[in-house]
Order: sequence, then C-alpha cells, then structure tokens
Amino acid sequence: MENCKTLREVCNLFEISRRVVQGYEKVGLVSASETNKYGHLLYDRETQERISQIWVYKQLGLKIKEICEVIDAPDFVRKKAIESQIVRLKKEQKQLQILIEKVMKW
Amino acid sequence: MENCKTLREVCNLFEISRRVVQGYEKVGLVSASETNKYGHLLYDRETQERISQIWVYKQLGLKIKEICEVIDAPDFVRKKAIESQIVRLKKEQKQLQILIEKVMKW
DNA sequence: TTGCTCCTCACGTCACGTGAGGTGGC
DNA sequence: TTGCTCCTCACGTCACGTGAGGTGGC
Repeated sequence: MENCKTLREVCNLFEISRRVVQGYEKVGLVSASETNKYGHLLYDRETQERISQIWVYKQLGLKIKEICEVIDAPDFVRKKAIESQIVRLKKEQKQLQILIEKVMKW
Repeated sequence: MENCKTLREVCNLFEISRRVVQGYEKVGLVSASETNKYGHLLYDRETQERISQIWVYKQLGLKIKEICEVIDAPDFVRKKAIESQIVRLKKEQKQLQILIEKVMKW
C-alpha cells in the first residue's frame, strides 16, 4: 500500500504514456493492484516492476503478443527469447549500416 | 517503353510488396508511367529509380509524409534530411545498446 | 461554481497485410 | 470452360495518440 503509485506516477517514473499502460491492461499483461478511495488506479511495487519489464521487452522490438507469450514463461524461455531478439537486432543494425554507407555516397 | 517493368517485376526487383508501391501511389509519391494493352501497370526506368529511392528513405526511418516533403526538394535539402535522420538513428542505436547491456545482466 | 485530476470509452493514425470480387488473354 | 495473372477496393492489424464526456474532492 505504501509502495503503491498512481497511474500518473508510474507513467512519470518510467517515462511512458498513460495509453501504453492502458494497452498493456487491455491484453491482460498487467492490471492495477487496487484503486484508492477516489477510484484512482494504483500499482504496487511488483506491478511497477512488471510494467517496466514489459516496456524493456517492447523497446527490444518484441511485439505485445510475443511479450504475452514469454513474460510468464520460465527463466530460460525468456532468456532465449531475448537472445534471439538481440540477434535479430544485430542483423537489422548491419543492414541499416550498409544502407547508411550507400546513402552517404549519394 | 523497352525499359518498362510491370508492378510485379518492380516488386520482385526491389523485394517489396505490391501494397507498398500501392501505398506510394495513394499519397502521390509515384504513379505508373503507363499501362500495357492488358491494363497492367507499367513503370519506366525513372519511376523504378524513384521507387527504390523512396524505399531507401523509408528504411532509414523517414515517414511517408516526410518523404513527400523532401523527395522533390533540392539536393541540399534532401541531404540535410538524410543526415539528421542518420544522427537520430545513431542515438537510437546507442539507447538500444544500453538496453541490451542492461538486459544481458538479467 | 470553478479548476484540476482522474477515469473510461472510442475514433484516429500509420503503413501496410490480406483477402474479396472482377477482368482478360491463353 | 479452366487456370493464371493482374486490377481495384476495402476491411484488418498493430500499438498506441488524441480527444470526448463524465466524475469527485478542494
């Protein structure tokens, strides 16, 4: 209870928009742990941690559906997903680098 | 005429989808130079070149609207747009690298 | 009552993906 | 007629963005 934050506070903390969290809620990735007497959504420490983790996955380029599939999976599954995603990112970076070099010659 | 290609041929050449080119046409970025006797869309060399250029801009992360604004602008404007985009990309890469390193410690 | 913050819809956006339904030469 | 390719819509998708309309304490 003491560690609970409102939606706004969570958004400020992680620098994400209200709508992003709302999106997570819609697909069932997270849900407010409770509401205060004014009906404001509250998120406990655990949920805050979960939100920031989902956000990191998203930044790595995983799709919401993919995150749904791995977020509650065993550790080794999550690690595997992250590793293969990083491999994909590296490939993309290489492609992009090639393109940049090409464009530089224009 | 001799150098003209059909939509399918252009798509195969640049490895893009039919819908991508259609999207470019919708916003007026390109248009088929003519159609053959069967009504099939044809693109001449110049248009093919334009399509591949738009695609490169897109790969660099420019939005369709932004491409519309610079594609027919003078050389120095286009170069500036590309350079500032590359700067943006570098920043994103750094951010991503930081995130990857963070995730690696999990 | 005014001002402020928060809530829950729900349409809008972006760049296509993915058929549907129709045409035309072989 | 069958099979194939091409065409033009047009709804679907993804992950939010951006209000609209309403609530509640001060």
